Amino acid sequence: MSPSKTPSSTPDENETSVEGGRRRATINDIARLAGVSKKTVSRVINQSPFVRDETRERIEAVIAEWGYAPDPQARGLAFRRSFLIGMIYDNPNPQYVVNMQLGLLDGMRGSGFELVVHPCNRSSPTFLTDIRAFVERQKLYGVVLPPSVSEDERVAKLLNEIGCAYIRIASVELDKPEHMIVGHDRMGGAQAARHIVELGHKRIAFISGPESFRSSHERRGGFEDALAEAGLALAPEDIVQGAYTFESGVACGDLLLSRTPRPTAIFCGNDEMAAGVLQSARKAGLSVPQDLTVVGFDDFQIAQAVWPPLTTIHTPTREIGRIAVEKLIGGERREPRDVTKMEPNLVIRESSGPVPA
Amino acid sequence: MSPSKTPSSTPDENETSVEGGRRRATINDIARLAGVSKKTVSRVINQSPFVRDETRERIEAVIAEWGYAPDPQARGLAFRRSFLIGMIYDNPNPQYVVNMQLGLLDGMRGSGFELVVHPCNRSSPTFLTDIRAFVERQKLYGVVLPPSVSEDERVAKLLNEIGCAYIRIASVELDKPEHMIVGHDRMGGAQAARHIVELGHKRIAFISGPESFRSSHERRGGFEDALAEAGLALAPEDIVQGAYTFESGVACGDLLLSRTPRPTAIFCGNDEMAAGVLQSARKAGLSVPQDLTVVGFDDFQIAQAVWPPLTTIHTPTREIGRIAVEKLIGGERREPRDVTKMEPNLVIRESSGPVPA
DNA sequence: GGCAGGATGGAAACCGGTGTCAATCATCTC
DNA sequence: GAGATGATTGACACCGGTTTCCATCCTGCC
Repeated sequence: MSPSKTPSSTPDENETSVEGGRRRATINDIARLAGVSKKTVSRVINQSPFVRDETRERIEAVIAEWGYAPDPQARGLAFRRSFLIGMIYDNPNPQYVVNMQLGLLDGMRGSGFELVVHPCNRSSPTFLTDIRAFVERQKLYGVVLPPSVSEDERVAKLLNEIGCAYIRIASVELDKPEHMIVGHDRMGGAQAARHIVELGHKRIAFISGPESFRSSHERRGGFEDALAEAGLALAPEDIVQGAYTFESGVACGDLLLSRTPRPTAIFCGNDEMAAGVLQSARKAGLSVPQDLTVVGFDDFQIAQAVWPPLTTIHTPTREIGRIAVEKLIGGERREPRDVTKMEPNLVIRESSGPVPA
Repeated sequence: MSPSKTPSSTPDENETSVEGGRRRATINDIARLAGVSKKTVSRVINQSPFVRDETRERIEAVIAEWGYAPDPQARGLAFRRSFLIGMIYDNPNPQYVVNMQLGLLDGMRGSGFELVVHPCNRSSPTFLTDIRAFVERQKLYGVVLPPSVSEDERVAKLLNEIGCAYIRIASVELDKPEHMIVGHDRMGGAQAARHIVELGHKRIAFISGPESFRSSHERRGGFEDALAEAGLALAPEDIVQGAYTFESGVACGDLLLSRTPRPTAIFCGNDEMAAGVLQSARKAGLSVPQDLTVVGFDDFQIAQAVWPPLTTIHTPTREIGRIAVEKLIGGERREPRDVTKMEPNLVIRESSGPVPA
């Protein structure tokens, strides 16, 4: 059940290194060397104001000389809290996951925190139990929730109960500002709509992401609103539901392109599905963008790896991650502010063009 | 520098939960409830044989009833080692990174260990210092090194010095068996070659990954060896160097397809570059596989998201990750064995076909 | 029945930090 | 110059486990 054995592979003994012999310094060592009590060293480490400058400098010198860094486990034990940030997610897109991780790491660089990843399955019967065990056992300092876990009120409630700080990254405001970062998918949808309208398209279709993702609704909502501003509207049959996957994009594309008359522009809930539509169009003998305009969402790697490269909505995922962690660990050094909003923006590539003659 | 503030956002106080009041049980609670000393409870947790069955059962019952789990920090402090596994990597491919993470998590599910991710940059001046600080501060239980960090002897040496267990995942045997998992890229290269030869191709080209990746050399080596068995050889100009990226695939494709006579088959060091070649072929007005056969390597998501879907070499990344962690934490319950080898295998899709008439 | 020796259980120290609270020190006030 | 006041500092317990060392309890054996 729990870790119980000593590690199997012990390192070479034959290769004694110069450094190897020097034991890691402890707070007691530093205290002795600086001629103070360990409590005072602790004060310096924790930036307590109640230390005379002269004393502080002396201790800091010793710390620097010995390259001392406090043991996070011991510190955590005393603090009743670890210095680990959890990322709990179920987003299936590798590009999103990696970008988010990089963003989180950006935000905690040099802070002494570490990132522990925890993929999960929202439909598992042990979903909440697993999260609870994870957070409580590791005494996580805080948790970042990207979509769609972020949209699960059970998770937010659980974390509130446990008393674990968290940040939800979502399309809309779901919680108190200090717990949220809003990605503003709605605005992205609107940007896509305006681009397509400007190109002169009238017969426009939309491939939605799964119902279970809030972003699906927001992207669609923003798209429809902006269309309405231009005096256009999506008929119900112009909206088909995909699953944010490549395959679903192909299927939805097949469906839409078999219609008569067929749409001249398709806005897809994400790039994966847009790539699927490109493939569907190819099968149908259509050229993009001459016969069909395709617009994606996310601007992940795949957007540039397909042909033609996708016009899409860029979402600053990594940046969002960075800011999320900063909110989590930065604490009171930032003044309270509104919900943090990160705006997407349109990237025009080659998959969109004027309406065919 | 180091975490020093209390968390900024405190959870709601107004929503008192039923569960919230019940303090987490400690080893002392369990000992008291079971009527034994905490040392005996500790023995049960650590599976010591020196506990009478009756006593053990009683203690286990109390543990189960209270859902007790020992505090990893306290335990780690006493063990002088944490229960964290580090993944130190510099592989730029999100699909690889995510698959590897999932594999590692598969292998540690239910073990009480957690995964801490640590991307790095091999050419950074603080590369080794960073790793050392990470491993030593967190007192990592073990580290998994995927390519190309796995191929860096400085890292292996450092970890040996520190005395941290590690597993290297690489194309070839670089270390003692217990420290290695070999991906056998050479075999994959050979499989690609045999497939291409069977289709009747003679004018064959190869796009290599970057020099700095061992897998580049192995994939190429296996490919050339199997070609040689069929009496074929790659001329130096048929080998061009890419960078494992989509863009480099486009560039290398442009170069190769502008030749006269041009190759009828191109084997690419990975799927990304193969996708790039597909795009290059499209620009050149060539149909795949009618005019050109393209074979990739890895079988990541992109292989199925492009058109036509790529014939490629599937590498069991997730499985490799699982086994790596099991070696790391499974320890002495596994008998010493040879270097673990994970074999790739050919997946035939639609990007390969018989040589054009 | 007495004794050697293995099986069990417990007290106390320790891992490396932090919280509490009292003691010490330097000024300041009158 | 004495007491007051607030800034500094340190002694000691504690976080939740493990290890060391020793006491006790059974056994089997003679």
